[in-house]
Amino acid sequence: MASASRLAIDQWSAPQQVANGLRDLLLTGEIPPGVKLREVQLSKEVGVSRHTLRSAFRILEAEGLLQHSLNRGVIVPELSEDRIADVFKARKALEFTGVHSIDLDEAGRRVIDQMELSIDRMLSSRDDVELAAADLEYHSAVVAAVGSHMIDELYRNIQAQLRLTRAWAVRTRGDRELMAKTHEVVVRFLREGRKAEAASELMSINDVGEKRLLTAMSENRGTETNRPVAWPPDD
Amino acid sequence: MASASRLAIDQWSAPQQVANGLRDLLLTGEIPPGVKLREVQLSKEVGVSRHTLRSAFRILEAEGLLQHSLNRGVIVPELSEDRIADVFKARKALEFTGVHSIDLDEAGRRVIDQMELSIDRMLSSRDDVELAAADLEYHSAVVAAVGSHMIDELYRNIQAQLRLTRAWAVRTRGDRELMAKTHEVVVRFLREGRKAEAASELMSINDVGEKRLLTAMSENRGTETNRPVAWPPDD
DNA sequence: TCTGATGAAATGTTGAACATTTCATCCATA
DNA sequence: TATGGATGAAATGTTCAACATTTCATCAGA
Repeated sequence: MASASRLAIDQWSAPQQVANGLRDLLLTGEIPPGVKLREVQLSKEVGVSRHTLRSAFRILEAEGLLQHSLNRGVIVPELSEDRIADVFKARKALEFTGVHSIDLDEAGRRVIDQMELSIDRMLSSRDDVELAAADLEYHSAVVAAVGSHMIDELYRNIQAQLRLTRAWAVRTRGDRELMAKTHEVVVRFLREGRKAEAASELMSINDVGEKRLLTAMSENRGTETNRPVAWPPDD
Repeated sequence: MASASRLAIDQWSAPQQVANGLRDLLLTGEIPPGVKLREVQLSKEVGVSRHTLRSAFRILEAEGLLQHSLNRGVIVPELSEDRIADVFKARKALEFTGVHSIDLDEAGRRVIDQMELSIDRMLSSRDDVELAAADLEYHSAVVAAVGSHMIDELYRNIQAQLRLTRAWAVRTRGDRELMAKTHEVVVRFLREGRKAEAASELMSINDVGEKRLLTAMSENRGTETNRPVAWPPDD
């Protein structure tokens, strides 16, 4: 966006680049949960050495996007219900504290305006992907109100981990309007400075999301192979 | 504590072990901020290959205990005021949400009891190290009330990063009683279910801590060399 | 059916080599 | 004196090849 930021040259190491590429495949579901990533095979595929690939694994592991066991390699984690509960607790915790740090000063109003803008995007979204993006934008704005990079980073990781779930994409299918409406309620409360009510509303949005995700997952349960599968496939 | 947990054998990879060792040196201040860690020299010292050491670096980097620049190696980060502000914002955010998730049910009472117990430890502490440990225990208990591993982990990293500061140890010198008193106020509010007041009190404890840390740092400012120093020293 | 031996395959770790980058030093120039 | 490149040593980034150790599937035998 800003053309002057061309000065900020940041180079990417090979492991970083590989991690970026893999992250993409993971978040789009191209490499689904349960898959085992083999070093020799994959490193040949990607065109880097085994070390570089292992380095990339470490990066994604730190983000919670890969699961590593000693001598057993890495797999794409299949989120258990316990883990999902944990993730949502963390998500709610961050959003809770985010909402409560939105005051009615200038900074706070900027946050609220951004939330409103995200709601508009929800309504004008043309597919589930856009809808999910607007949703993410909204919730991220809330958390960003805390004003801490560390918090922002954790929240990004949380969101990324949720996207690993195959059911995540389907979660919000077909209720653009309802979604916008519930999210709008939070904004209205915030504009009146009623943080507690805003928070409570936001928490219930989360609870609904969690329940939907869990049911969506249990519906897909039959489709999934439970044993780790090799990647890349043999063709 | 539980003797049955001997079954849970977890093995440590070489990089993990090295990271553990280095973490210790970092948190005790034996390797102070500003120091540059050289791969060849240090790997020989530790007795592992360069690869393994680099792997260990990555682990500590993810914890915020080392700072890595491409082609420039790793250094022990010297926390800037901005960074300290960020860390404290994160810390406050987590403690805020922690306090608000302490209900007056059984789980909540357990948390409060733990906090009280930590206060006792503050009072009976014989040196600054014990005092700091009790303080950490208290605040950790608050955050643990959220019930999320991810949150707990972030909080651990936050605390670790603060300990990197040389001034951190000196921060609380000589006011055991005052410290216990202010922390006790939070507990009393919590026992009455007055979360908002408890939170506000806890936030101000944090603000005081931050201010003290900043002043302690600026007092030490003259002592420090600003340029990165090699590690290990030449002897 | 269960158990344990067996061996292939995968991961963990090392060492050496080479490419690239950084950094301090020195020198020429204004 | 200060500035601005060249220069080269040292450090990091990456690869390759090898070997140790562990896992895992298979299978023979009780």
